[in-house]
Amino acid sequence: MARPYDPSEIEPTWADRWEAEELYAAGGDDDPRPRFYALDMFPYPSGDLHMGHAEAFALGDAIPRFKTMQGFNVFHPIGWDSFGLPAENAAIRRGIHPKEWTYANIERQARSFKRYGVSFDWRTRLHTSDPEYYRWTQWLFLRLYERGLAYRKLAPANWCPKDQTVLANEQVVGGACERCGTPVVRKDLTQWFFKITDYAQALLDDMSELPGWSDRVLTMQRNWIGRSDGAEVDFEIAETGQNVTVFTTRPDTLWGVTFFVFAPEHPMVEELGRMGGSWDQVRTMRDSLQATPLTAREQAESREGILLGVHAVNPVNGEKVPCFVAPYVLMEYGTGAVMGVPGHDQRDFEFARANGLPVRVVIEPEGETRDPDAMDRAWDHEGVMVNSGLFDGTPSPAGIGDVIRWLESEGKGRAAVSYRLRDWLISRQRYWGCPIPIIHCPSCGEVPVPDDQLPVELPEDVDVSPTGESPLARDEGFVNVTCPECGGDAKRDTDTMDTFVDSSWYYYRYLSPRDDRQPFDSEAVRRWMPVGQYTGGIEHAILHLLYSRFITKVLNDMGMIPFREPFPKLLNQGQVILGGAAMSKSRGNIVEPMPIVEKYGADTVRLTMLFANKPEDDIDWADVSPHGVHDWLGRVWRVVHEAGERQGEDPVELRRLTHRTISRVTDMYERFRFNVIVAQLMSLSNEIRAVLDDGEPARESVTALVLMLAPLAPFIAEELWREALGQEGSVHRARWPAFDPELARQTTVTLVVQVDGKVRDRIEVPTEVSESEAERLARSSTGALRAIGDRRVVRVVARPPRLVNLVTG
RNA sequence: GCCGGGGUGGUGGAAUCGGGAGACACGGCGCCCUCAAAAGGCGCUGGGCGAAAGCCCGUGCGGGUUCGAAUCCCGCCCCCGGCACCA
Repeated sequence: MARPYDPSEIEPTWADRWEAEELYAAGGDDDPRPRFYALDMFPYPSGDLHMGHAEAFALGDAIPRFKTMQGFNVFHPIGWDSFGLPAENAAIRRGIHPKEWTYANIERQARSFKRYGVSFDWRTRLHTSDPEYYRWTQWLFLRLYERGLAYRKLAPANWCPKDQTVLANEQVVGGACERCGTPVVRKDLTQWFFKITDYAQALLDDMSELPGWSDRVLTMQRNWIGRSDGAEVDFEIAETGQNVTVFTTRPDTLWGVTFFVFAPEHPMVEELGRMGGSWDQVRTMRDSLQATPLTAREQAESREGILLGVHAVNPVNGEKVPCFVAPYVLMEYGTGAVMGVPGHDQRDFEFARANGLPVRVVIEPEGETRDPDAMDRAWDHEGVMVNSGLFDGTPSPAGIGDVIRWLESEGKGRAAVSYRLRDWLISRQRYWGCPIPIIHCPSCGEVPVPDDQLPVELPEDVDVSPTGESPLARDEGFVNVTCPECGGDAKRDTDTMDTFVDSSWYYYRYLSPRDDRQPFDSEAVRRWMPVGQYTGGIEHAILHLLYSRFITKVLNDMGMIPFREPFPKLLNQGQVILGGAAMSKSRGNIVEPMPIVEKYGADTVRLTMLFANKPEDDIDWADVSPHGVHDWLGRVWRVVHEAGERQGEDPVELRRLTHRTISRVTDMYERFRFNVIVAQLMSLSNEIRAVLDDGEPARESVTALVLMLAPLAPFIAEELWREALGQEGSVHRARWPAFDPELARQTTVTLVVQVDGKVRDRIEVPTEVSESEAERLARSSTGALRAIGDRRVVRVVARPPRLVNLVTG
């Protein structure tokens, strides 16, 4: 009788042995196996591992383990995204240094990962907060700077009053700071930006190279980039003859323009307001908007406007319409000025009604007539152009292109594209981040730090309490330098970079993390990349993935890498929630994985996650229980031990089932259907139990069972492989089981007999039963005879060997 | 409003192609083992009718195509994610 299944005994033992043996180290350059780069989104060290990690790394570990068994030379690295605000805030709260807090958490997570048994190649471990890493983040910044892709400008910024820092648009969620939930306000600062907008179209176009991405993530990125097709149209200010351009997606409605609106920040409004006598009012509006948070303004639905006192000339018909200044027009999108078409745009309609402006109908539904005075909202659907000169009668969708071509021929406008995507604001006025390698010299201006002076090291002895300027600005020794160009007194830039810069290139560095001559080894990148499979949370669907795609395109343009997409295949696992809600400290509903690992074992926690549902779906911890899979592992433990002691060949029916299971499970691994794999293995183990109870051997089957289980439950598989089955070497280096197609093939199947489409009988038939034989068997089955009664069969649909449908008259 | 995904038992979920709906589990009920409990094992478990054989209904709702629809088409309803004064 074997000892009972005790994960707390076997798991730590194997974890130590695997580490000592470097079992999961990738093969070297001379390894003949095909290479596979399995990448998990690297963790942020904000404490110990949480439930999300337990799920992510159960999935993210199953893939490289399966690939290794399939004969690939797998590289599965680990590192930490270790700069950033949470570390700094936690450090301030506890009165310790961010570095101390961060690295203590890293060590804690590293220990937990080892206890969880994740198959990392620890040799290439990296931390983005190590100088040997961020030196090359600075190098990357300088390359972008040289290419004009990193620049500084005064910009209205989202400012978190609590964290005392600027936030990217992406970090403002519902008007509040993504990190701490404080409402964001507006502040004008000189900020560093990366010019991701230069790549807006490439980021859209290259989505065709992402076959392994879900529609969900592709849609999120597409929405974020927000391409709109339309036209630029040139209007003229009647009083001055100045040109002013608008962007519109509806050039077919140009004949419906009854007013014209500038954004309050538009550069022309001061001059035009002074001329029209409205400047005092406009300035007041500007000032009040300056004090309003950006997000609050975006959510306002005011239709107030100030009459500027000048007129715009509609280029299609020469009409003069009044110009307004109104906050509903945004300077940041399009050209900062719009044509007002109240008949066909709901916002313009509301503005016209609020300001007593006429509504003109220029698109009508086919065969209908619209009375502008009777309209209670704009008609923004398709229709036929009316009151539009020579375009009358044109269907509006065709009219868009027709009008653009006409505008181009008349020199009054042109086709144009507008994107929602803005440049990436990377400046942070905080301490715990990568210093920006720029020196500001009174005589030379912005001077990049020469490559041979990198890294610009983050000083350690700094007061990190937030005041609104970077803590680095208070460190005289850091700030004061000599200018690398003229040798005069100069000052360092004191901002640090958004941590998304750090994480936009770490997967290149993994291949040569200690290289002190270059950011990454292009040869190694060529050999191993693009990444074979990227795994991580849906919360990174936009930011991290978009930035990584952008940086990859820049590196490609620099000739450093041969591809334009870093992650052709992406798996986004769902969240682990509790009782229908996200786990959070404020709700006090956090379940910690490591105590459950201690109680039931890592294998049980992994299987609980994998068996719950498909990887992309959220797991509600309230719906699942580790008990079930834990008990099953106990049954697996016993059947393998029992079968390991018996001699002889497995009964043929069990062999058939085993080979069929191998065939199915292999396919399911390729498709990440881990929940179905577990179900299949449960069925197989149930059948093995029955065979053993009949006193028959099952060694071949339990061997296959252990191999197929190994990527999902690595500890028990290893123990059973070596101890119960007496195999040489690790199960994790063993070859994936092959199946005999002849055995895997079903020899008999259940023929479903239908009468008029309803199941009336089931018969076991040989797989290769002929159509006529199937029909004969079906017709003579008792169930069919009873159902047919005295009716006549007028038609037979035979799909041997699975189904025969007898259709009666 | 626009874009994307989804809706299957008490619960989590199965069901490559248009061909057995509910695999595998959780939970529940009953039984075996046991002094007892735990652990383990066995059986039943979508709804309705029926003693049973079996019959009827059933994959959000309503239509349609088909010998046959969870799956395809049309029209709705609801849920989730993204974008949104974006012109």
